[in-house]
Amino acid sequence: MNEQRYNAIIADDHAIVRAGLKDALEKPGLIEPDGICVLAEAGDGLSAIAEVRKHRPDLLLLDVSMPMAGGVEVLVEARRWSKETRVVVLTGISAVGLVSDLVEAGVDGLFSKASDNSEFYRKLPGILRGQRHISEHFQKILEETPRPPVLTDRERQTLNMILSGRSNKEIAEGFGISIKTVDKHRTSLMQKLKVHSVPQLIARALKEGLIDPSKEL
Amino acid sequence: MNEQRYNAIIADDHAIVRAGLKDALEKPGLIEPDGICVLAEAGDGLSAIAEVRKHRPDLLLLDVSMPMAGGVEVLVEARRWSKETRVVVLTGISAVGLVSDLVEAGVDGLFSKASDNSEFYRKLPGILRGQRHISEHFQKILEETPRPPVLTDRERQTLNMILSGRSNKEIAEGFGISIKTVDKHRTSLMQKLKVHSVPQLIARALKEGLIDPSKEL
DNA sequence: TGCAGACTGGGGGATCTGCCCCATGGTGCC
DNA sequence: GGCACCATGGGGCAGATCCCCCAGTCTGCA
Repeated sequence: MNEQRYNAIIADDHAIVRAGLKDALEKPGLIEPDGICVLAEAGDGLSAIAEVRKHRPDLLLLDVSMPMAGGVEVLVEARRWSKETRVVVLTGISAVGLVSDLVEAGVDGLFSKASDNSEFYRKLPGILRGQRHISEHFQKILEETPRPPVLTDRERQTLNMILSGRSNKEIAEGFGISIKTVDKHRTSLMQKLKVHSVPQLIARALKEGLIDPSKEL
Repeated sequence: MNEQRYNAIIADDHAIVRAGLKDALEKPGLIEPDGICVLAEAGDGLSAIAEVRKHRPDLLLLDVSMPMAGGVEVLVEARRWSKETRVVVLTGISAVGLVSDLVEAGVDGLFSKASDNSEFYRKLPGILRGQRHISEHFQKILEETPRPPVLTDRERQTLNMILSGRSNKEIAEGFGISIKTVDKHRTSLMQKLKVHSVPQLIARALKEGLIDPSKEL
């Protein structure tokens, strides 16, 4: 079983988090008897993908909110280039949409940044050997929270335009379609999300994590 | 100079960040020759204040986005109970409003979570001995970014209502004033923020950090 | 082959917004 | 006292919204 040390890549936009994770992974006896070798670190989604392509590591430790590319995108891209890499996501966000997206995309491990680290330390060895573990915190969310409505492509695009402050007319010009069509998409959105105005739509979208709030900040 | 080891309290809502910071502070030679003694950790603003009252540490290492109470509130409360405690804030948010609030509240150190840790490690000893250091990244923001306009009380209240999805009519009913007055406040807000619609207003407010996005999530 | 669903587009109308006009009080400041 | 500023409230109006109605095309699926 111990024919070699496992190796890993850490991706998080905060240097302090990377340092903490690196320490924990490398420390002999904490997770693995000999520690886990950290091959590289990445501060944004694109370089995370690049590092995975280069090193094809046993493990990719991933944050969801990163510049350039976020959780799910990085996950599927990493899988494309390195099928054997186990992908474990650490996140501070508990929005249902994000969590279910990650689980459906086939993430191997999902842990909350807020909760205690011990669960993460305990489960990681099993994940490296092929098991899968979704933190109880997220399992509860997936069970309890009603699945948010499925948005079509155009609806999602429209929603993002609305969230960045565009009016119907501007969106119509941007997409090269009629105002009435944009109006239709917006109306469908509001029906699905059970709101009755743009301000409510925005408030709801932010709370549900239907869009990526990181890129705004 | 080395009559005793410095001690500190760490406040951050993410256990991994706390672990990383604890490691760095305690490691002899990295920041202090003998390391810094971590007296306690806190996962939210209220317990952070409680721990400061109990231990009156030399240093409070603080995150801005925490449950129960955020950066500036914790800072001023900590000062009230322990005037000698040096308060150093680590943040991932670069919104001008937040940064200038912290600086004006008299924070002793301000560093970005995203940037390299070495600056933090290098400057902390000086801060413990009475110096003050605002990361260049934030200094640049303070200089370059025009100070966001000063909002009146009613304007700020109105803004928060708008951001939580209320219409003019709902806000008027909530405040017990006329729709026209709400309209007036909203119009003033939009003039000050140089936008021309509620969606733009929300997008701008989120980007500028004029309001607290943490309580939404 | 049909059929559901997404995307497209238009008509119409009640309502709300965005922004101009106006006026009345209160407060703080020189 | 005058002046600036805030908060209050009203009239009015062009334009945008919210939400009905309608219909065509195209794609994927049973």
